[in-house]
Formats: sequence, C-alpha cells, structure tokens
Amino acid sequence: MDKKEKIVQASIEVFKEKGIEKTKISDIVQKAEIAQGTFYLYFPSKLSVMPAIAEQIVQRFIQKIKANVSPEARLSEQLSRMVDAIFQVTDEFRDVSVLVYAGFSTTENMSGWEKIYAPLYEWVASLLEMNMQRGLVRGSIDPARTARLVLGLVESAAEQVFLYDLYDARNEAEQKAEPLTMLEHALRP
Amino acid sequence: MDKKEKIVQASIEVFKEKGIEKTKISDIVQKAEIAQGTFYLYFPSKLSVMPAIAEQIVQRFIQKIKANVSPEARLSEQLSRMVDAIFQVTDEFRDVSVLVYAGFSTTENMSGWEKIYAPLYEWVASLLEMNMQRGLVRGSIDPARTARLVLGLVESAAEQVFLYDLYDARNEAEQKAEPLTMLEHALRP
Amino acid sequence: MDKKEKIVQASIEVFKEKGIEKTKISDIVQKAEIAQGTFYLYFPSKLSVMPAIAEQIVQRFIQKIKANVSPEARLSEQLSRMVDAIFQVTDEFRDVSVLVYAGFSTTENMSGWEKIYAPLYEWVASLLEMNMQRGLVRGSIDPARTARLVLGLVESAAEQVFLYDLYDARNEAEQKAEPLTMLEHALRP
Amino acid sequence: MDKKEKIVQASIEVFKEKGIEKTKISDIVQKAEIAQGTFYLYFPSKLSVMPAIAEQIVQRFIQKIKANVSPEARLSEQLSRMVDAIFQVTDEFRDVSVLVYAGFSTTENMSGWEKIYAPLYEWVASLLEMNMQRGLVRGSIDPARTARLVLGLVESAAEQVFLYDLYDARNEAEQKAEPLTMLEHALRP
DNA sequence: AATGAATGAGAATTCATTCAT
DNA sequence: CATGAATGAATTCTCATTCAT
Repeated sequence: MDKKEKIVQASIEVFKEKGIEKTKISDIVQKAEIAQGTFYLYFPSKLSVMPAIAEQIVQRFIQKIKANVSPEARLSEQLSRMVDAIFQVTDEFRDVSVLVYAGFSTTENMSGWEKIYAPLYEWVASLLEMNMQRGLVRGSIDPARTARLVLGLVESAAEQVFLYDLYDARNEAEQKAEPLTMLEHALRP
Repeated sequence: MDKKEKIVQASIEVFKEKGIEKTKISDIVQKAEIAQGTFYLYFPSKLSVMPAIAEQIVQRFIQKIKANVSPEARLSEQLSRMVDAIFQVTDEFRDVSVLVYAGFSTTENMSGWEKIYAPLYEWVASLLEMNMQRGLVRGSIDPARTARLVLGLVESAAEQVFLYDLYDARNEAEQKAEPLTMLEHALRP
Repeated sequence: MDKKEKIVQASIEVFKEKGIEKTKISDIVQKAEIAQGTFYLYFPSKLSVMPAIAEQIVQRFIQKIKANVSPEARLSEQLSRMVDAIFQVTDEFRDVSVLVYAGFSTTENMSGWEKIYAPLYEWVASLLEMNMQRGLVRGSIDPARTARLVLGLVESAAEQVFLYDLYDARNEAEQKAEPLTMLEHALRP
Repeated sequence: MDKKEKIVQASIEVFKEKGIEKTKISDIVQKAEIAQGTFYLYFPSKLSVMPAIAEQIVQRFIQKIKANVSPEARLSEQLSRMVDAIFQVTDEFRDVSVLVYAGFSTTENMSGWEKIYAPLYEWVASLLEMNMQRGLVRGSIDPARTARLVLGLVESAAEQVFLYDLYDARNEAEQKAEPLTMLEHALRP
C-alpha cells in the first residue's frame, strides 16, 4: 500500500476513534506508521483528506448496490437489496460518514460532497427511471429528486440503527422492513 | 438572560459565522460579553456546549410544528405544514445543525442526541396515531418507527435545499412538494 | 471550631493529599466548607497558612515528648520515649512536615521555621544538660547543637519508615532500635 | 549537551534563583535557550523535572565522597572527609535539594527518591562494613540501616548551616565537628 | 463577617508546520 | 522521497483575587 493510501486509511480509523476535531496530524501519521513530515508530501491539511475518504465511502456504496441489485429483479427485490447494501455500508463506516459530511460543511462548499455523491444519486435515479418504464413506479415522480429522497430515507433509517445505541439484530430486521414498506407505498403507481 | 444562556446563544452565532473548527473560546466569550474564565464556570470545553445548542434546535422544531400544525386539519394540510416548519428551522440553523450533530458523535454517546430528539419524535408519532384512528393513515405502520423515518425524509430533503449551493426559491417549492407527495403515498391506507 | 482553625485543618488535609504546589485556595475552602472569599479574611495567601501549620506540628512534638519523657527516668528510657514520640508525630503528619519545611524554604527566610522549632530544640537541649549534670552524658558536647543533631537523626530515621514505601510494623521496631543504640553510644561519657 | 540535559541544568539554575513555585516553564526554556514546545518533548510538567535533578544531586554526592574518601585512610579521616563532602554538596545545591525532596513527595511515590539515593546509601554501607572488618566499627550495627542514619545525621547538620540564616565560616567548622564526634562515638566498638 | 459568581492576567499546553539531515 | 526533532504562534485553561450582595 502506498503512503497516500495509508494516510487515508489511517485517517478513517482515527476519525472514527476520536472524531475530526480531536484528531491531530500526529495521530494520523502514527497510525499510518509514517513520519510527521511525510503527511505534508501528500496532503496540505487534515481536512483535505476528507474528499478522499468521502470518495471511498461513496464508491463502497455504489459497489455494494451494483453487486446486489439485479436490473431484472422485481422492484421490491431491488429495493430490498438496496436497503441491505446501504445498511451494510453505513455500518461499515459508522460515525465516519457523518463526520466527513460535517467536515465538508465546515470547510468547503457542500457542492464538493454533492459532486462525490453524484454517481450514487444517478445510479438510483436510473433505477427509478427503469422501473417507471416498466410501469412499476408511478410516473409523477421526478427521478433525480426522488433518488435523493430515497437515499435520505434509507440512510436515516440505517443511522437510527447504527449510530445510536439501539442496535440489536432483531431490531435491524424491523428497522429495514419499515422504510422498505414506505418506499413501496411511496413509489407504486 | 443568565450567563449560561448567553454562552449558548453566542456559541450558535459564532459557530454559524466561522464554523466549529475555527471558533475560539475567546470568540464566544467576546460575543457573549463575559470574561474568558466565566465560560469555564459553565462548560468544560467548546464541544460541550453542543448538547445545549442541540436542545435549542429541537425545541425550535417542536415549537414551530406545534404552532403550525392544527390537529383538526386534513392530513395533507398537516403534513404540508410540518414540512414547511422543518424547512424553516433547517434554514434557520443551516450549518449549525450538521455541526452539532457531528459534534455529538464526537463528545458523548449518540444516545444523548436521541434523548434530545425524543420529544420531536413523540410528537410526530402521536400525529400519526391520531390519523391512523381517523383512518387516514394505513394501520400497518409502527408510529414510533415511522415518525423517525418521516422526519429523516423531510430533513434530508430540507438539507438538499439549504446545505448545498442549489438554493433558489422556486427550487424550494418543488423540493417541498416531492417529499410531501411521497409521504402521502407512503402513509395512505 | 472557628473559621481560622477550620482553614488550618483543611489546609493540612489538602496539602497531604495533593502537595502544596498543586493545592488551590479553592481546594482548601471546599474542604473547610467556607466561602472562597472567607479565606482572605484570615490569610493573605496559601503559603501564609504554613507557619500556623508548622506551629501545630511542633506543638504536637513537644506535647508528646513532654507527656512521655519523665525527668526522673533513666537516660535510655528517656531517649526511647523520645524516639517513640517523634515517630508517632512524624507518622501523624507524614508528608506535611516535609512540605511545610519546604514551603518555608520557598517563601520566607528559613529562620521562621527555626523560630517555630526553637521550643523543641530547647527542650531537648535541657534534657541533655540535665543528663550531663547527672553524669550520664559526656561533658564534651554542646547541648544546643547536639539537640539539633539528635532531632535530625531521629526524624530522618522516622522519615525512612513513614515517607518511603518500606513500612511494616516489625520494620518500625528495628528502625527505632538502631538510632536509639546510636544515640546511646554517641552520648555516653 | 543534548536538550534534555540542557533543561535539567536550566531548571536547577532557575529553581535556585526563584524557587519552584515562582518558576515558569518560560523561565526554564529561556535559560536553556530552547523553544517553549521543546520542553514538552522531554518533560510533561515542571515538577516532572525533579527526579532528573535529584539524580544529579545524588551523583554529585557520590562523586565528591568517592573522590575524597580514601579506603586506606583512618576511620576518623574518612568520616571527616565524608562530612566535608556532604557539606560541600549541600551548600552547592542549597535550597534546591529541599525543594526537590518536597517536589518528589508531591509527584511520585517517594520510593523513586529512595531508588535514586540507593547508590549513596550503598556506598556508605560498604564503607561501614569495611571498617567493621577492620575492627574500627562496632559489630552490632546493621550497615544498611546505619548508613541511612549517618547520612541523615550529617545532612541535617549541613542543612542547619546552609538553609537557615545562621551561616558564618567559624560556625561551619564547629557545625562539622559536632556530628563528627557524635559519629565517632556512635560507631566505635 | 460571610458569600460565591465573576473576573482577566498570566501561565500552561498544543500542534501544524518546517527544514536540516 | 522520507524523516522526526524542533519550533513558537496561537489557544486553552487556571486560579488568586475582588466586590456587590
């Protein structure tokens, strides 16, 4: 693994442990097992690592969803798989995603985040469009807007499970069922 | 206004202006017009002010919603007013809310946030229940869980408008319409 | 107990717990259960409490010694009782005495300490003189100087037992026997 | 000289000048000609420098004593030289030694001090043993315990001279003679 | 006399950043 | 490229002291 990647990985881990505010460059380099000065060879500041992290998270989302959602499957099957994927990745990156999200809002204009999220939005939008054409989703929706809402809904459901101290396995199953039913009702013609 | 409240107010203002990372305690005390040491009489650190801010935001949500949503109104009217209220408060606290949320995940266990949000969740849950009894919301939902999803959905829609650089007034209207329609479809029997 | 006395008592306790350097006025007033401002009604500073403490310690020494050492007893008996008394008081005030001693050296000229210790020195000196007249102590000593040496010797022996982590009861007995024998040899004609 | 050593040296000097209580880290770094932050690279606080200072003092004691006390010399000669050495070093480190001693009792457990003093105790113990074998010291003493007493006696005599305001040269000579005589009487068979 | 919240000067501490090796 | 000791400006934090009640 090259040093740049090491830094990104280490940053994710340290951000998880201590939060962004409390993370020092020295924490990152220590975890990455590189020298203090080396950090600056790749990133100008702590916060500039974030886009790299964000990209990783989103790529993970897309990868998981693409791998599990078959274009041929029934709508309910597709939605179910998508919810599963989002729950999985949210779990995987727990607190970091919130932190990165907040980190963005602290530093740059949020459009950076927007840009990174774009491929995911687009993928969901095209999923909706496809199902509109199949007649399984009502024609009155705006696919682009709705894609964001769908993701917002499912992610907030996932955060309920993983970010708060509510977690237990049974809970997770029920926590998935509810938004799924909502989505089906919300989207059907 | 007592000093503690002054600190919270000043913190909100300064956090809005400069973001959390860049805010110094000295900025807060200056805005609050108190001595440096006085801050530490009430809060041990910058981040520990956040729960107090969070509480304010949530109280604002509840206040706005209660003031605008009439128990007698039609469901669509109620939902519409609720969405309006959430958009308004999200606008009012723009960046701060995300920061506070992220700040929480850093300092305490997230269940603190959960606890602060509880009254809002409960209010929406009881709105749903009432409408279930009126036969306007399908009986298969779990009011408590669904309340969270409803709020998650609307908040993420509101964030789309205010946190990113997309804002324009027309946009806002459409951005409200979409989740509203989704909600109506999702909840109707 | 009046407030002044309360302050002295509380100071002793807090100094024992935290040492002088780390003790805050606020620690003292808290322990003394008085208000912050009240402290300044009786003492101008933290260090100005010390002479009062020192006096207490020395008075305790004198009191113990006088109570236990009979002028009629044999020399070895007298010495033995004196050693017992010094060990007891050293135990009672453990670290404080060192701290007070050091505190003196920090602030004022050490002659303050000297002055407070004077009655104790004098008492031991007169004990020696008496025994010189009885022919039990060699005539070549200077009673004043030797009194100091005797006390220095016994106190350092006592500190060995109580200040370091060596303490056990058997140890204490042996630790007393050794300086006692030394004293007897050193003083006998 | 490396930075750590520089800090210890500077601390000794500044403590001598101003006392511990009044010494600021900034005084130390200024005297040491290093940056403020560099101090914290080596020591976490002002008080944590003390063990290092203590070590220096004890090493100085050992060095002086070894250099002056010849194993072949007569006992009284040896004792006399030892007393001279102890008086010299006590003079050299005047106030500091008491402060360090007190500082120790504040920061760590006193056994740290014990450990640092160990080599000195051992040296004196072996001196006593040697003289026991030569038949010049009575066989009934415990060399280890007695070594501590001997040092306690001489040090307290030295402190009498240097720490209090009694000093004058004639005084010093007499102040040495007294414990010396005591020692000779105390130790002889 | 007693209180204790408020003060703010001053000291401790941090940590991003540099740069000689 | 890589290092990591050193830096010192910037900030946090402490705590003796005051003073209106």
